[in-house]
Amino acid sequence: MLQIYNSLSGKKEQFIPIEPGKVKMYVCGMTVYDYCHIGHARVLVVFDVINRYLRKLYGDENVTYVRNITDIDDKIIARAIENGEDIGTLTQRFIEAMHEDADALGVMRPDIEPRATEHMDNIINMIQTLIDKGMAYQGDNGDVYYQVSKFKDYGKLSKKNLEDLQSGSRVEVEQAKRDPADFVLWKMAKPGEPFWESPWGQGRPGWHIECSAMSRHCLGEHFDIHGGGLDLKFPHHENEIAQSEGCSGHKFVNYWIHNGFVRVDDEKMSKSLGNFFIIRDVLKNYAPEVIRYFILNSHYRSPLNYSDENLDRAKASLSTLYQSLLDIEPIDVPLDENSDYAKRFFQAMGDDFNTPKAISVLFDMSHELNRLKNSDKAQAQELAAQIKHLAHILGLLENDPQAFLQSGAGEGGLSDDEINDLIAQRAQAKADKNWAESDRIRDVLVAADILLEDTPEGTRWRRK
RNA sequence: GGCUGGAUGGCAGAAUGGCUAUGCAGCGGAUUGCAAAUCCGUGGAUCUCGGUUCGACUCCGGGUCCAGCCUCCA
Repeated sequence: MLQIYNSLSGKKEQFIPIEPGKVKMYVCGMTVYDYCHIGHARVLVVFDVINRYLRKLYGDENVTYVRNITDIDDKIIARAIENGEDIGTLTQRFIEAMHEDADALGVMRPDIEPRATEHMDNIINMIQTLIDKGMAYQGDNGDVYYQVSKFKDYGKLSKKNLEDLQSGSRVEVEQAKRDPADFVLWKMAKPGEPFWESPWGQGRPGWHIECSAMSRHCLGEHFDIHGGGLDLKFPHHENEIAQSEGCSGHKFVNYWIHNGFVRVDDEKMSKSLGNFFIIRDVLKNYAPEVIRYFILNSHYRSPLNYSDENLDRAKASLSTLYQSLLDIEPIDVPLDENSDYAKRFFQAMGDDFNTPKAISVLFDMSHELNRLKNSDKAQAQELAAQIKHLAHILGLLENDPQAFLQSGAGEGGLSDDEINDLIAQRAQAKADKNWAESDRIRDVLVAADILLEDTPEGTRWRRK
């Protein structure tokens, strides 16, 4: 049982795949001209969890997850010129960087990762079909436009209508367009710009048609789920619908999923506002799973406020979970899907991917594990295994507990050796019952954000 | 101006027509040389005004405030 909030209807709907037992999902990926920021991290992680959960329900081999790469675009061209760099070199560099960031965050690779430049034939064919059907035209400037008025359902996703769009238009209208709402499918190359040959002249595709062509090629004319950030709903996804349905004459996508924004000080994090944080910079101070936890601890459709305080809180919460897994070796058993915990977890996930609620189940398990550790070791090991199985669906608790708790050595901080050295000195002071000295050493460590725990087996430490 | 979504305890963040969210922080107790971790217990919230109802935070209507889209954006 899976309910998904469908942006198209504005309601939660039961998920029913087109082909029973198989799921096809397409998510709009990055335009590769710069490093990914936390807003991108949210899309990556949110749809990674959706992908993981779908695979859990339907089986790995029955889910096809496509996430595209936009590797030709005005911004890419501008950046390449700015850098005095070849476009292919630029995009390749940032594709690699994106993969590094995604891998670091524990994001599973999509099954297919199409690149716009590798689908020029499909793009051109699709544009030609639209022209043949009278839904697109070539303007006086040579550019090819989609004629929005020819698609009666235009606006059905974003709940806009053409009159509103026209009256609210904020940009100067391109003369070659018949209607201000028309959008470009094929753009003529200016001198010096990269181009592909086409029936309309040398040029490059518009952004929207790329996704229509790539999704059709990878998943067919009609598939189950299409996702992306909320900012793509209009015009990008609206235009995709117009193109794909205009071309095929039938429905394009059954379920549209949009994740909410990451905000900074109650404002959307974005390139244009300049208030963005790059994933790789944040990773210098926080473990990857802390970022994942931070993202998954709120519902994917809610706004998410980025701040150090919130990341610190995420780290403290995640540490609590890891703390319970310390000193307990999970046994090798499969997930028990009939346990109350698993049922609650799946119920939460099945209700429009309610990850915060699913995480709360993990905490309930963690508390029971702490109790069990002192009473029933065997049961504790079993429960630890179950926690890890469920957390794995969220991509959490994948590290060794001690390694996680001791991670985060920042620049200028104490090294592990220095810490162990101080702990040894303190152990001697403790043995001598020199409490003043042992407390002094502990204060030194605390000042360096190193927390100590004395256990019957000796002193343990972790980084705050 | 048009459209969309939101407003929950100190903070973060779920759920729900009557029944403990959860986490971080706080408080009391157990434990500890003292701490930490852990366990047991505990205080604290539903923007505002009306309406429907035996009962609403939850449903309906008005208001206020916030965010987003209408241009590139995850």
